[in-house]
Amino acid sequence: MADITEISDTRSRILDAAERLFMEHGLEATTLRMITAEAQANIAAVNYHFGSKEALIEELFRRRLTWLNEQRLAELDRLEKAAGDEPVKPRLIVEAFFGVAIRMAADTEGGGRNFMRLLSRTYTEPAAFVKNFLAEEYAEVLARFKAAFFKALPDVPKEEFLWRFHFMLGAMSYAVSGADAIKVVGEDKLDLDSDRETDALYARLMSFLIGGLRAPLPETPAKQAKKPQKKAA
Amino acid sequence: MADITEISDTRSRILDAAERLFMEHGLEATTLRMITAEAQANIAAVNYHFGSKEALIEELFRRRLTWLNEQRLAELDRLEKAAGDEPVKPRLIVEAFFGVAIRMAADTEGGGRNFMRLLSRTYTEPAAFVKNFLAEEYAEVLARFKAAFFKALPDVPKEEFLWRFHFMLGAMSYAVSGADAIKVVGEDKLDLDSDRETDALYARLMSFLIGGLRAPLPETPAKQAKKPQKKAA
DNA sequence: AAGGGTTTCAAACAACTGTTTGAGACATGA
DNA sequence: TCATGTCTCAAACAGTTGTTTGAAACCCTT
Repeated sequence: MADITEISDTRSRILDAAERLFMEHGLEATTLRMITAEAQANIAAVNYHFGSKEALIEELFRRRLTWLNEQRLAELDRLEKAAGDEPVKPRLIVEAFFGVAIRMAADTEGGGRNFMRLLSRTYTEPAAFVKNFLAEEYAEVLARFKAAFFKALPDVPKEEFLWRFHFMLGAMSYAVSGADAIKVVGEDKLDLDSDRETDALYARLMSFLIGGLRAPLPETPAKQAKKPQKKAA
Repeated sequence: MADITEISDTRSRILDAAERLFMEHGLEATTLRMITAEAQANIAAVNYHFGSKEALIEELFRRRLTWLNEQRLAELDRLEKAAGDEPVKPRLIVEAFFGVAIRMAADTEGGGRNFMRLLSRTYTEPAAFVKNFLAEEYAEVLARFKAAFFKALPDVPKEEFLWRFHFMLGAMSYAVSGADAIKVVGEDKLDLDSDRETDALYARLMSFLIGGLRAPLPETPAKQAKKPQKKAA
């Protein structure tokens, strides 16, 4: 009768509604009553289908995150196979990791955009169970990409690269939070929804990330004891 | 008797406790009872001294943010005076804006570090009153720095720069959230508390930011891929 | 038609939220 | 000493939170 994908209509309506509301109000500020109201379901449905609010959150992240990271790994596989024994070019690794995310953030109808913005904010979420869940969910893909980067950038100290990777994640996080947050910087709301703007954002972020990744290494700061002062007045 | 600065002991104890707890658990998840318990004050003290939880939050951000932005403006004044009619070099503007923040984040004893990490997370906070408050609080300093950047980077389209500024904020945000978040990327917890590590972080972030800011402009994506129209670099 | 497993529902649960109250403690100046 | 304004306190407030309950409705196979 029903599609196999459509296990439970209520279940996915709850997930969709929760995704939208979590991104709009945050995890804590979104109540189960708000979610079930928007999903046109009973309050008890959440605990029936998922067990608890925490479990709902984890399931919500899982269904998108596994797909996202599978895409990333597949892309990396492709690149490594094509490169043979040679290291993959850093730019291509960056595009594999961040490009998939940006492309997902471009999907406005399917909710991918909502999710990416939610995920970006959640990265710095203080709740312990979220932290642990994300760390576990990311473990494999991060290990693979780190290894690829190490191989591609033998001249960059590993610790230095880890920080730069961290910075890149921050830049991407703000990139996908996009139009809402940028009004703090620019007065005009930018239209992220159109395809053209998405392509522009992709190009902009990539330029910025590669520029940062390939920037000259800082002077080794272990030597100097005092804070770096202005060089010229 | 008491210092003039020490208007009310309870008042500042509450602010300090709130700052620490907000950063540890987030704005929503931190309750007034948690705050007053840590501050060894009565629950009613918050509403007596501040009026409401929202007012407490605003006051908490105000007391540090005004100082932070005053420092930034003073630094920019100094740079512009020294440069005369010439535009200030981009690197110096970046250091003025982000350097102050990183230095504040290095202050572990005075709570500056806690605050900067809290501020970084709050940037993408969905709560409307926080958004409006931050936008207002940042308006002047952002206008001044944007103008300085525009003058210093006449060849970079304004919209392009605004995005790069946005990306830079994201990188800094993740930089100061630091050791807790980086464990997602690197397995080793980095020691951000020592002076040496702070200097290293400063140098690392600056290299990355300048690298991203001065990266080659992306090929103009406004036109479709049909015509790879060359930009006037 | 009957049965059994799955899903929905209104209602209630205890615990917790920010806020208010009114009485009391405290300090200061006349 | 008394009066006055500032501050603290235990207690209660009304409202909301996530979760549970037990009965009803539904669906599908027998």
